[in-house]
Amino acid sequence: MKPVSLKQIAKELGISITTVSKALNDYPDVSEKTRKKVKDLALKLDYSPNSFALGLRKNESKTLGLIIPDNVHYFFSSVIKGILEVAEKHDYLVIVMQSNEDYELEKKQVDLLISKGVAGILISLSNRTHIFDHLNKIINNGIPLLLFDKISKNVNCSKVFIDDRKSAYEAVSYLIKKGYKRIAHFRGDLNPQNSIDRFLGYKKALADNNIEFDPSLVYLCNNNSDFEDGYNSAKKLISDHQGNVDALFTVNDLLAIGAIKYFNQNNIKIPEQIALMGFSNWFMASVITPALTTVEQNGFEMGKKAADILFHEINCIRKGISYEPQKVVIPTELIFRESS
Amino acid sequence: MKPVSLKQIAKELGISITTVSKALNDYPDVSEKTRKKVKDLALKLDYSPNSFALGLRKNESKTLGLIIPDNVHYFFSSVIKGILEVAEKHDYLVIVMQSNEDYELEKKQVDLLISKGVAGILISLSNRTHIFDHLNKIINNGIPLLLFDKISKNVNCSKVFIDDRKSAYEAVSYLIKKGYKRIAHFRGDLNPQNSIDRFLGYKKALADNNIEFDPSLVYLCNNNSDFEDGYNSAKKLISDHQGNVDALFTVNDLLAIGAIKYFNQNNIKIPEQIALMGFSNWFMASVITPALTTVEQNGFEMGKKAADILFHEINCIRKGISYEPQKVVIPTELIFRESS
DNA sequence: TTGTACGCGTTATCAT
DNA sequence: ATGATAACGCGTACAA
Repeated sequence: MKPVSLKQIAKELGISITTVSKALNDYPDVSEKTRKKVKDLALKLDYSPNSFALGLRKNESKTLGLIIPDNVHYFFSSVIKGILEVAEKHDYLVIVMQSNEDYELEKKQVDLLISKGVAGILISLSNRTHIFDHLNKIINNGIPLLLFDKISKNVNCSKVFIDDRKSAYEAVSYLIKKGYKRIAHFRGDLNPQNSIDRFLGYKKALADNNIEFDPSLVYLCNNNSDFEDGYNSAKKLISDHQGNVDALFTVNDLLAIGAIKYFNQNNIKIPEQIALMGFSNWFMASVITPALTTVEQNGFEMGKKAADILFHEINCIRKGISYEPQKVVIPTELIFRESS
Repeated sequence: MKPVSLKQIAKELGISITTVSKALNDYPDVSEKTRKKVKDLALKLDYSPNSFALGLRKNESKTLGLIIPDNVHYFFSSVIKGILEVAEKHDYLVIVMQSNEDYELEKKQVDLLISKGVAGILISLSNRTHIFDHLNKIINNGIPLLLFDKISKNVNCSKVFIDDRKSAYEAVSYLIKKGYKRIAHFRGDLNPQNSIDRFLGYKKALADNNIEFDPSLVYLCNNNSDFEDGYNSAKKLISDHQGNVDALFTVNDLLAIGAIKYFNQNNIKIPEQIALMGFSNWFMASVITPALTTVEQNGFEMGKKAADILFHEINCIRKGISYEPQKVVIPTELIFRESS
């Protein structure tokens, strides 16, 4: 019922707790005979060290904290998977929390993680986080912090992210190279840097190819229901620019899929009448008809890289070495499919 | 840098550690004046109790363990969200692990969780788990265990799941009521109970409606790549039963979506030539064209209910009350869309 | 009202 | 080769 402790093993074997501890931790100054006795009994009793005592003694928890805005999300799920995989290899556990895009909650969760004594913290910021005291608190507590995907320039810590601007630029440039000239854009919320940067990449691609930027081709989608936003904006787009638009670049795949639904229903041929380019390469993008051309944003790799860096920093701290915050850009890639 | 302890507060105030502890924990036997002094300083220093010490002292961790086969999965993601939401309310943290359908890994993870001293454990079993010693070990350690979705009858603990057989029965009965008679089935792996039960529900619906069961209409899809399995099986289905099949019930939505892709590409009209019924109501089901009629399997509710029950049991243990394992069936619901 | 002493399980230091 | 002791931070029975 109650977990076995060193004490019980010592008692049963008639030796001291110290010796048991040494035997189990392979200290050289304990006889082979004793070591074997101890290890055998420990195995038999299924002993495992009490992690509270260990934590108290060594002040290390073998635990990471992870905060994301939303877990029910293909991209973030992939990131988590990458992080869990690396943590697993290091025999670390991961505490996962969802901020639900709520700044106050995020703050509270950070406090909880700090008080839990986690060895490191990974965060993808909520869209509503504009104050960073809670993040600096992490750093001031000597806990390595890593921001990924939704990052902030105002915090001095390691970051893993994609180059949204460049990726969007490449995506739109591809459309242009294919001959499309009237390219609409469904952009995301005005706040998050991602959505801003993708918009800027779109604009720059137009400019660099001498295509005049037409603000009426840009639609703001921020009702937090991407699929329907995509559907409705597609409808508006067609009624606004009937015949005078030949391509559409959306800030994420879901908007594109909503648009596809509308186009399919209204017999607007993809890509003949309008070409589509998404962003993120959600699983859905590959199974929809027509399959969606999009930008691969490798969440799994991002998760692995993020965890790798964090472990590097954790190790530095353990060894008392100082480290420099790193900024790593995860490469993206155009995925060519049927929609353009 | 280093977290503040009671000791420092005591020193700074020139009083004993005990008094500080009592003041912070609102013991009655400490003067108002002292209490205020202590609380003010604690707030100023941003004191928070060392959770290792607390865990060691009280042997409780305010932490749950959660093991799922795969996080990148709409259904499981939803379950996690439900669990996290309830845990949040109780001020509990959740350690999330992925077994990747690997029995050995699942076992190791259970050991880790036990040694971490988690207050309770939630598991959706891997498909390859047929030995249950590790689960009984949890119970023997006095830790509440709850199985959800992928459960086993051979473990004596609380369980939250859906009635796969009944749900499949209702789904197929609906198809029959609509007039379909030659109903094919894409079934899942032979092992997991879910896939067996859904198959049995399918058979029973046929039997109860005097439709002869035709084994040649059942296709085994177990290549772990549901979308392609669905696509390929649909192809086979058509070549095997051209014109002699009018509906298809798949063990999950992804198979159905693969089939839709094939039917769409080959101009086979849904539902005119073949009607489709999926299972799970993944997000994708609602956005695909045609939208997929399916069985809603409410993961979010399942997660919430699972966590509720677990917390009930954790409370019982804390109070020393005994409790009976519960079995809760989460209701499913037919979602009518365009595919049938 | 305040403080002393002990124990939770572990490991590091120092004696034996 | 082995063991006694202290310390990590906290809560609590008990003494003052």
